[in-house]
Amino acid sequence: MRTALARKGVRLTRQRRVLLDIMDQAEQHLTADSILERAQKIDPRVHRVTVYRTLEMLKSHGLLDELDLLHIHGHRHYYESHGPRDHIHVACLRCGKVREFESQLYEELKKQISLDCDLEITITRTEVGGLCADCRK
Amino acid sequence: MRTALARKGVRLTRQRRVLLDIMDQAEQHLTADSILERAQKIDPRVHRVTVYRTLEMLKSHGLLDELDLLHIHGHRHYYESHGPRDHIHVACLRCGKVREFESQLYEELKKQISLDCDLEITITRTEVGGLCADCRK
DNA sequence: TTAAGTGCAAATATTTTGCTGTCAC
DNA sequence: GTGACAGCAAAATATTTGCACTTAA
Repeated sequence: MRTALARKGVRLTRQRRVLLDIMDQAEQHLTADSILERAQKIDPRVHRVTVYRTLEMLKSHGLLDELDLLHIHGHRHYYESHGPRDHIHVACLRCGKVREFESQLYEELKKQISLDCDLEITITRTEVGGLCADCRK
Repeated sequence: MRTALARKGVRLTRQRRVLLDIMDQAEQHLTADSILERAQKIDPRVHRVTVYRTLEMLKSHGLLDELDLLHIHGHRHYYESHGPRDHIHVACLRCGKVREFESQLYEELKKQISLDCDLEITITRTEVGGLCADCRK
């Protein structure tokens, strides 16, 4: 993400370095709160407000996706860095497990939307909820 | 929605009657706040808490969908009654216009997810954002 | 040097909860 | 009659803003 930001002329501060590393290395979806927590373990001087402002900045540059995972766990938001390919979030509403899913069909659907609605697509978000095999037993 | 609720043994109160009518007749996506506003025009005794509790109840019965429309306008949520068919919300990030889109491809995608992830799907939500033709000019 | 970025405190927005009284069935 | 529901006040949660100070480029 660093190089992408540098190209856009965004200043790389100490705080942003910490936050970018966290987002790049995240192995799961993080909330603003858990991002702050991780950041403060690395550098206690990172402020909560800076987390919000940085997330907002990354979102506006399309480097970060914001999810709410169908509000399984209340109304908080989750963040993940925007990888090269879009994926769908598939969640079990009972156990809360979330899985990522990619599909050629999804790519085609987006193409269809873009053509039919005459829209130049910049963000997409698909979240699917239901009962997983284990929870149906 | 009334008959659907009666079948489930949910009590029909004065307040719920008002709220159900509003949701049934809504020609657009409403926020909790605008639902309250409309309700109080009909019956000023409807309380904000009741709006939240009723929305929650309708959601849990699958009669209502909750959207956030990609947070175009901050972090509020939008509600719409769940029609017979799923649709995708397509929004322009500049002018804020939201359009609904149905597609056979979407139905196939859901089928694929259900099979591949072994998930019994109960909710789906797809939101697509970009620049519409007018805003690209 | 200087404009962009940060920290702090406080405000704002949104939703939830405990408790008591009320009403649909 | 009674258990589900509503109203109220207050708490909890989540996010944003104004302003003065700091720092990357």
